[in-house]
Amino acid sequence: MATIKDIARLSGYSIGTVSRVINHHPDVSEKARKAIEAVIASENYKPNSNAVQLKNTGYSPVTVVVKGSRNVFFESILEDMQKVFRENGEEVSVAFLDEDANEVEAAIQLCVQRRPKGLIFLGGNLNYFEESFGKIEVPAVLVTVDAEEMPFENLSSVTTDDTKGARDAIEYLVSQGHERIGIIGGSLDTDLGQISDFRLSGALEVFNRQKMNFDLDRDFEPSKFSLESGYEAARRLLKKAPDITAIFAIGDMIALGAIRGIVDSGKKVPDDISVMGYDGIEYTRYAVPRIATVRQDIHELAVRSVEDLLWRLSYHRVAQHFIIDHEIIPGESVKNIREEK
Amino acid sequence: MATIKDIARLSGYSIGTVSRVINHHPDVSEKARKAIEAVIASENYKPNSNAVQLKNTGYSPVTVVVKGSRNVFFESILEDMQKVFRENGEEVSVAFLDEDANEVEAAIQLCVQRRPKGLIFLGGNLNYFEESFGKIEVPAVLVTVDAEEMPFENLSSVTTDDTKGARDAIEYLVSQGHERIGIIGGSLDTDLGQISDFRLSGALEVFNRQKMNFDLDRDFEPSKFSLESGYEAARRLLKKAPDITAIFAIGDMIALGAIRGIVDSGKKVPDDISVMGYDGIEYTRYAVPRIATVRQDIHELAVRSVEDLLWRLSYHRVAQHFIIDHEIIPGESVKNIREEK
DNA sequence: AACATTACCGTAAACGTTTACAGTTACAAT
DNA sequence: ATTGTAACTGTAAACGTTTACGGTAATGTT
Repeated sequence: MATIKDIARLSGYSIGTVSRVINHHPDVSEKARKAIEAVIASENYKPNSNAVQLKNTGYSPVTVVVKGSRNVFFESILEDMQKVFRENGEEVSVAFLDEDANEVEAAIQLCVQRRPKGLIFLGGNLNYFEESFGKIEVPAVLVTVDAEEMPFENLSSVTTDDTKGARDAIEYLVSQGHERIGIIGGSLDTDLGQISDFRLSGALEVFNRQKMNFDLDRDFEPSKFSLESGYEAARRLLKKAPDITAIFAIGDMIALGAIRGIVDSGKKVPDDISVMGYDGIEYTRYAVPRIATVRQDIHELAVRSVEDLLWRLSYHRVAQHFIIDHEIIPGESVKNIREEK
Repeated sequence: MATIKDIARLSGYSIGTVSRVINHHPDVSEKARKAIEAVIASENYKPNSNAVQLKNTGYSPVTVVVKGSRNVFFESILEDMQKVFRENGEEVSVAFLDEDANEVEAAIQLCVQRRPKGLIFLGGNLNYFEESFGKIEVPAVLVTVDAEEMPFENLSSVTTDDTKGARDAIEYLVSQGHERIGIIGGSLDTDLGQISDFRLSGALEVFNRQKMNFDLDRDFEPSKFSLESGYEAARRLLKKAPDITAIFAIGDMIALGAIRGIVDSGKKVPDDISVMGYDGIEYTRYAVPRIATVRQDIHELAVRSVEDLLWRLSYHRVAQHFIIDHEIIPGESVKNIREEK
């Protein structure tokens, strides 16, 4: 593997000049640049990034911290992010965490060890951020949870308005004539801090506002963002609240699991029970029945967050908070039962 | 951020001794070890991995090259792999590639730039390996495609027997009374080199052996490993070959897309058309109908490949080729039509 | 002709590690 | 007391870069 020394030797210039060519510094003659570039090309030379990072800043590439098993949702985000990083000549590394890990503590560990120059959190719990994000010094972006209220100068966020999205979802179900609606997802034993909490609270808002018949103990089942969890929750929910006509699952994976749970309970979707999801993963458009959902612009989520981070890295811009639009996608999984009555 | 120098200063020992403690070298007194470990703990010190890698070998962590958008299948593999790496104190980075990228050329680029100490290919095309893998010097593992026939000393492979899996799948369909079977997936214009080719050829074997009525032009549709592609292919296939009673989709994502395509063509699964998938992704167990598939032990695939690489890295073991078992999983998506006749 | 300026280039230190080597002790054996 | 040995520890070079600094040659200015 060629090093900068080889390039220097082969081109007849010093490593200093070679380095200047690589980094597009001005003080290089046209002649030298041409010659050195030729050697670089012919040797297929690329700077060793360990050395570059060690020298430059002591910092490694940006790390994306992926939390939770909402992977089917995140997987395409990751690809999009990679693409943007690559376009800007940046590398990325990825760290996967359990859904119930403390992502901030994990990131702190990661920082002392690898000194990433930036962090992107894919999913996260605001409570953990509140507790310990102060220890993190590098620029970071929290994706999918709004950090506007957090007092951190180095933390941007890119999210959709989950509370509103959930409100919209419930309102959509109501507009289709549903009055007894069950909810699957999230849990009640944490403070408001994660995506699931916001969605849940958005839904509850509508119930309260419209004075609808909704009892948390009866009409709600906690669930993780997984098929299995959605399946189990749906079965339990149907036992507890047999009169509901619709279920709002706060994630598409939950919705998919729930549909199977409903079927296994001997009911039909959407004839007996309508199901509404959240996230807008690709499969909702191919499922039988197609699943009504709250679609987030995943691509936009990815691009915004990476671009924000890169800008802040390069130009020391200040952290910002973006809200990406969402959109209610009707689907066969929700039946309009208004006219029936 | 503390460096080894700080630890040396704070503990009163030299950086040499500190380094020896970190790396568990023998020549250190119990007293020094205790003292230094105490300082390391109190400072929350971790060696800067750029420096370590630069010094040690010039090599960065193992990189996983993920090819193609069979992500729903790969996503859980990635997590499992990360886990094993982490258990062994190793880092990983991930590179995502398009389904039609040349993963070997991409890896070569990656090698000159980042000098990973090892590579794991998640998916790949043997033809590319044949052409250019010779240029890669680090130990590598090819996951999901058998590289037994390749003449490379530094390339292990961990796969299931895709040809046999496809044979088993077709035989299963036949055992359920299907005689006119269509196939979706892969393409015919490449040499035998990728997973899809092997599955396709396995299926064709059975047709030939059993002298079944199968015409490539009529009963086969190429497809990528994606929902959309599977959807389109199914629609085209049903037009061309309206008399088939079953479809073998060479990937579960394709199968899921195909089912929607079948439904949109006005037919029912499995009453009119049975569908069999391949891969065994989690969702096949929750879909309505549950999808019959060829299940691969994804966890085993992940663990084997990482462990093989780590062993070879540590003990200079020779490359090996593992075949992981597969298993036919019956499902509601395949109807037994034998008794009908 | 003398000097200043410009344009370019090389040198060497530094980033945070690891490790071969050399050095220092302490202690046992003579 | 001297020497040998074992057990430990410090020193310094090296990994592949970047960059401040200083140097040189060419050109411009007086």
